[in-house]
Parts: sequence; structure tokens; C-alpha cells
Amino acid sequence: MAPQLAVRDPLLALSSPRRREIVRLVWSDERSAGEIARAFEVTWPAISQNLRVLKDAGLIKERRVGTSRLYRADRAALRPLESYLRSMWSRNIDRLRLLAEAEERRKSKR
Amino acid sequence: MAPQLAVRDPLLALSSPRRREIVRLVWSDERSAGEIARAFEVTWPAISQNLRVLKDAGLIKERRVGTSRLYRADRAALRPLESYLRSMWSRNIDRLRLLAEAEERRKSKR
DNA sequence: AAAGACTCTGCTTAATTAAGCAATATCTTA
DNA sequence: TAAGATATTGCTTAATTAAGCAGAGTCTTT
Repeated sequence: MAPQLAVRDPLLALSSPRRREIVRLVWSDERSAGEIARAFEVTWPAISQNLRVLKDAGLIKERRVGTSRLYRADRAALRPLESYLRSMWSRNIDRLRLLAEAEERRKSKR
Repeated sequence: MAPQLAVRDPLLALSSPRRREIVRLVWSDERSAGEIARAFEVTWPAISQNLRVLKDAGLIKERRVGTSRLYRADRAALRPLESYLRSMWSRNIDRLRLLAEAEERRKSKR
């Protein structure tokens, strides 16, 4: 990955289906990076990178406990985008798209 | 692990059987961190930490190639300790001890 | 409009850093 | 000197950083 300079733009951050699904996961519950990673069919670093983008954009908050890092949606910051997110979530488009892509990856690896 | 401030003392670095075995592995051949890790029955980070101690003590040299790091003994720096090392190696005490410890860990985990 | 060159995004693999735990060794001090 | 407190070592688990690759989108230039 390129140097990954901090992206502060919330819209850019939420333009990715993967990141919208992550936000969905931490919308009501605080979750560790590991729990989040397990919910998707990609590697830990892939999730770690997406968490970073969301954090840089100020959309999620991180709290460290022991060796874990817990993430939670920053609802205040997400306020203006909430209805957009809810409509995406309700249609489940993102989730299906990500599953399809995972399937693709599995296939092409074999 | 504590902050791990750089240990520059070669003797201290070589006081560990694990690290003596690592030096043995990279004595004649340059090897990647991964190759070295695979040679032992402990986790990658454990090996990474030991490589760091050896490097800080100036006993091994690191070279980066792509995403890999290659390590090799610094024979010049090891000169005065070479006969000590060779005698340890020839008796294979360290290797056996490490194998025994791995066995221990396996047992106590079950 | 097609062909090639660039850039961007999201991922993988390789390796490290960070925090903490358990066992041992090393200091007190009563 | 036995008993407890404290430090040190070597590991594990959790998570990140670093480098690079492959595919999609965007720009030329012809």
C-alpha cells in the first residue's frame, strides 16, 4: 500500500462497502479489531487498514484495553450520514457484494 | 515484554540457547526471518525479538529485500566468540534443551 | 475510438511492535 | 535463614506497519 497519508474526508471513507459494513458492526456495540476481522473473509491487516481510514476520518473511536483495541462508531460525527447509512444497510447491498467478492477470491486462488 | 531497551552486550546476547541456535542457522547462509522462525517451535514474534537482541548486540546483519528481511551472522564481530560457539554447537546441548522446552510447552497446554 | 501509460484502491504476505503472563532468579528485611 | 517483594527473561496473543501486486478507472496520444 502507498504511504497511506491520513484521509480526513468522511465521504471518501464511507465510499467503500467494506468500511460501511465495519461501521454497521460497531454502530451499537464496541468491538475489538479481532472480532471485526473475523466477521469478514479477508485478512487482519486488510481490516486494520480500513479501521485506520475510518479513524482518521473521525468516524470511529478507539480505546485500548490490554493488548486489545476496541472500536465504536462515533455517532455524533456520523449524525449527518446516518440516514444514508441506514438505507444502505437496509438493502444489504454491501454485505452481498462483499460476500460475492470473497467467493471470487476463493475461486481464483484454487 | 518490557520496553526492550537495546542491549549492546554480545555476551549477554549469546547467553541464551535460543539465540546461539539462531546464530548457528545464519552462520553460513543468509536466511529470512520467516525461515528462521520455521526452524523453531515458537511463534514468529518470539524469534523476531531474539533477532533484535542479536542485531542490537551487533552479532548479525540485516538486509531488506522486498517485504522480507534477510539475516546473516557478522563473522567479524563474532570472531572472538567463535570457538565458544563451535564448542556449544558441537555438543548440541542447546538444540536438545530447546526441543525439550517445546515439548514441555506442548504438554502444559493440553 | 483503441492502445498504452499512470494512478488508485483494496488486498496479500512478511515481519514487527505492544502488552501482559508465568517462571525463575535476585534482592530485602524481619 | 526463611518469606515475601521485585526484577528479568522468554514467551504468547493482539494488532499494526511495510512492501508490493492485481484489477479498475482515467488520462493521453495517435
